[in-house]
Amino acid sequence: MADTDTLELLLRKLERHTPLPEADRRAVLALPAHGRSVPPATYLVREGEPPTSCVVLLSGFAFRHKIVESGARQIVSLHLPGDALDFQSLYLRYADHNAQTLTRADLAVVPIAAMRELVTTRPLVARAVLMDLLIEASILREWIVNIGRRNARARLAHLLCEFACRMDIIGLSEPDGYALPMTQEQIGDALGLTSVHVNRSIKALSQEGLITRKGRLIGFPHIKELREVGDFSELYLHLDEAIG
Amino acid sequence: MADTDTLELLLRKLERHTPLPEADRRAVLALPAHGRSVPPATYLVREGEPPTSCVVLLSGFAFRHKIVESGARQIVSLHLPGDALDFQSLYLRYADHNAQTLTRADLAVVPIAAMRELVTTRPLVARAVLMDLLIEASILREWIVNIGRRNARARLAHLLCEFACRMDIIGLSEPDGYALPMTQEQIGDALGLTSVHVNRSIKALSQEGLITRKGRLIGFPHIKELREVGDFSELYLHLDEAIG
DNA sequence: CATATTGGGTAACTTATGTTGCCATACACT
DNA sequence: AGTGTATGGCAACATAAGTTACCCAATATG
Repeated sequence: MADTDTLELLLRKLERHTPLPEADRRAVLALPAHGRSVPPATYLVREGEPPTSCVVLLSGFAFRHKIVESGARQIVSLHLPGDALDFQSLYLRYADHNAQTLTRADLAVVPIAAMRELVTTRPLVARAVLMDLLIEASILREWIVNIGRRNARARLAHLLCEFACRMDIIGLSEPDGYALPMTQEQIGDALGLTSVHVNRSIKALSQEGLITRKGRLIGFPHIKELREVGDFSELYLHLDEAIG
Repeated sequence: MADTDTLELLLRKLERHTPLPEADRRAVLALPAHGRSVPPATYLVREGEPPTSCVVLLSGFAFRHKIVESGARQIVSLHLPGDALDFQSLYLRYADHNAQTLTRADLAVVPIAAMRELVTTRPLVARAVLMDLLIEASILREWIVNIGRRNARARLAHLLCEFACRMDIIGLSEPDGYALPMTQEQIGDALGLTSVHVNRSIKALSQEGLITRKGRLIGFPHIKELREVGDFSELYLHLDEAIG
C-alpha cells in the first residue's frame, strides 16, 4: 500500500468532525509516515513499554486489552479501519495497555516526534485529535455501563449494534450485515463474559430471530428490536459533531 | 471562595504534568471564571443536553453516571478536588452522560468560549488538556477491566486503592486513611454491584483485617496486602509523566 | 497423509452475585 | 416530640453466569 493512501486515510479520520484549512491538510499529508502490513495477533503496543510511534489502522481490525492477575484478559476497545491507535503515545511515557491486531492489517506508522510537532503547530489539527479522544472516552464510558449494568444478552446485542454503526460510518457495512472479526472467546473478553456464555447468548439471540448467522457473518433482520434488547442509542458515538 | 483561588487550582491541575510558560499561566489566570457553591447531588451535566460551561471542582467530590433502560445506574468516573469536569463540553455538541456532585462542592465555572479560545491560541495549554484527557481515558480503561474481570472483593479493594492514590496526589490523604464520600449504594453503582453485595464485600475485607472502619472513615492497616487483593498498580494513573 | 490446533457447540454442575424483605439507627423536617 | 427518609446491616432464597469436560469440524503443520 502506497504511503499516500496511508495519509489520505489519516486525514479523513481527522476531518471527520471538522474540516481543516488547506495548509493543515498539506501538513498532515507531508507527515513522514510509512506503510506496514502485519498478520493477525500482532502486538502494536505493549503495556509498560514506552511508545515508539503513532499507528493508524488502514485496513483490518485491532483491539486494546489488559491482563489481570488471575490471567484473565479484558478487551477495553475495538478499532476499525481509519482509527488512530495511539494518540496515547503522544504525551504519555508508558503504555497502560496492550494493543493487538485482530486480523491481517495494513498500518500507517508515523514517528511520534513528527506527530507531536504537527499537533503543537497546528491548533486545528490539535482540536481534531482532541475531539477524537473525547469520543473515544465516551465509548469507554458506554462500555463500562454495558459491562457493569446489562445482562449477557443485552451486552452482546449492544456490541453488535455498536459495531454495525461504526462499520456504517466508514462505509464498510453490507446491506445485510457484516463479518464480526472476533472469536467467541474474544467477544467474551470484550464483554466481561466467558466464551461459553457468549455462545449461549448468541444462540438465544439467534433463536429469537434477532440475528442470523452464516459462520461469522451476522445478519440483522430486526435491527430495531436488537437495538431495544441492547438498550442501544448511538448518541455516545457523537456521529454528527461538526462544530464551527 | 474568591475567583483567584479558583483559577489557581485550575492552573495547578493543568501544570501537574508539564509546566507552562509565564504568558500561558497569565492567560489561564485571566480566564473569566466565577465561583459557585452547590449542595450534594447537584447536577452539573445532563445527558443529551448541550454543554453550557467548563466546570472545575475546587472542593468536594463528584461523579459521572449513566442510567440504563432497566433504571439501573452505572457510575463511570469519580472526581476529586482539582479535577476539570468538562473538557468534554469543549468540542462535543451533546453530553453523553450525567455529572453530579457527591458532596457539597465549590466550583469554578468557565465559559466554554473562553476555554476554547485559550486552548486554540495556547498550544501548551492544549497539550496539558490533552494529557489530562489521555489519563482520564486510561482510568476508564482500568475501570472496564475492574468491572469486567475482577470479583467483588477485588473490585472494591481496587477502588479503595485508586481513591487513596488520587487523594494522595492532591494532598488530601490523612496518615491513617480517608472518608470515602459515597454510600454503599453509590459504591455498588461504581463497581457494577448491588449495595447488598458491597456490604458483604466490605464486611469481608474488614474481617480479614485489610481495612478498618469508623462510619465512612476507612483505614488501611495493610495497604500492601490490599493492593494485592485489588490487583492494583498505579501505572494507569500516570502519576509521573512530565515530558520535555 | 497423519495429526495438532483452533474454534464452535453443548451438557452438568457450581458459585458468585442479585433479589426481596426486614430491622435499627441517624437525621431532617414539621 | 413525632414522623419520614436515607443509610447500613443482614438473612433466605433465586438465578445469571462461571467451570469443567466433552464432541465435532475445519484447517494448519509436520
